[in-house]
Amino acid sequence: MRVTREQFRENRRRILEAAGRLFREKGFAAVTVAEVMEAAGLTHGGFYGHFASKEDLAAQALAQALAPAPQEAGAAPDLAGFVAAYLSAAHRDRPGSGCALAALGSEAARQPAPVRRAFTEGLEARLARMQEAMPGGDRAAALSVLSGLVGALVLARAVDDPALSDEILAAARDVVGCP
Amino acid sequence: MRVTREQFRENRRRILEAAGRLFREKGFAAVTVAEVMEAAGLTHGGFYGHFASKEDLAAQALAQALAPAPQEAGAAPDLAGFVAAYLSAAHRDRPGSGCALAALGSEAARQPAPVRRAFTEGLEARLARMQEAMPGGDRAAALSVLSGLVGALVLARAVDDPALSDEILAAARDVVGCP
DNA sequence: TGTACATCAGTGAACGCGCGTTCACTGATGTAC
DNA sequence: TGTACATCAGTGAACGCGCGTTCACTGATGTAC
Repeated sequence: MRVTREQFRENRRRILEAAGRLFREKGFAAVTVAEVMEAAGLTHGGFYGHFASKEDLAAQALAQALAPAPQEAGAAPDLAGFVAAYLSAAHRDRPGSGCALAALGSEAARQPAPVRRAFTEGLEARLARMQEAMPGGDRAAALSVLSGLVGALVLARAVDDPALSDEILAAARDVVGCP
Repeated sequence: MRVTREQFRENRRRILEAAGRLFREKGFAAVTVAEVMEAAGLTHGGFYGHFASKEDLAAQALAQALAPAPQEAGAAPDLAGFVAAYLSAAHRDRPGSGCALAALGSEAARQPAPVRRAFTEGLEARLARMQEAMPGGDRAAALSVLSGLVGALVLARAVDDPALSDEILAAARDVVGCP
């Protein structure tokens, strides 16, 4: 059942979108190719017409997940607002649409080269935007704030005590203005 | 080939030790039961005489990996020294013997209940020790410092650019005295 | 514009493979006397 | 202390199962005329 070229591109987009969400929700290892294809409304056999391997999909899905959303591409970065949103309970509770650095951070270190490349490029893009928002364009300050955000979100998600989880987010929120 | 009761306990200890190292190096999903048993000098079939399941092993190995080392149990916590060691290249490059919060953080959020429980208890123990070392015993400050440490280590490990990795560690080092 | 045919995106069954787990067996340990 | 036997930690083959990947096939699309 051949489809139009436009539909082909649309299917590819849907696969990447589903993969980006699933990888962030469940991690690279726990997501299967069949699961991604089903979430995209297709059957698993067609996967290799779009991507060379699961690893290839992971790299491309991560790159897309880390790319700045179109609506924020030109917007002036607002550090305080960004931090508040990043450390919100809503972000913590919806990893599938949230920051991939936090969702996949400790797993990314063990992935094959293309995946780590996408992670690094995504981090650099995010860093550049935060740097613009820092007083004096302080890159080191932007890096340490980013580390604090990612660490707080990782820990807030891992912990099984809701009160402690909220406390982690609140503590990071209070401190971020400091450096 | 039955072994002495003491040897049995020793074997169990070795399994937990190997598992703690391997899980931190490769993540929960990528480590196999057979691999752990081989690293402990045993064959895989005997595993279930020691643990109920791989999940059970993960929870117990994580608990042990996060428990404070005996030699630091009573020592006075030295915040600056701790931070320097935590953010060192040596710690980054040897996850197997390093902090399990950073090595397994984003994966821990998706693990079954006993694993998350062990993670939470380990974090609380680490937090309590850091709180003692904070001026005024400030718990929120200890939490945000811990978040910053974990986030920096996670990102420094995930990134594929050595210079950027060093930069992440350095930036976090410079900032930690602040709050 | 219509028609005939080549192309190829998607389907679903199948293939290897490795994993967690089970189990019959072995033989040294621990114990009852 | 010595002996006979029950116990049980460890072994290694085997079992299901699910995964990534392949492949023959289908039928709608795109194109040459």
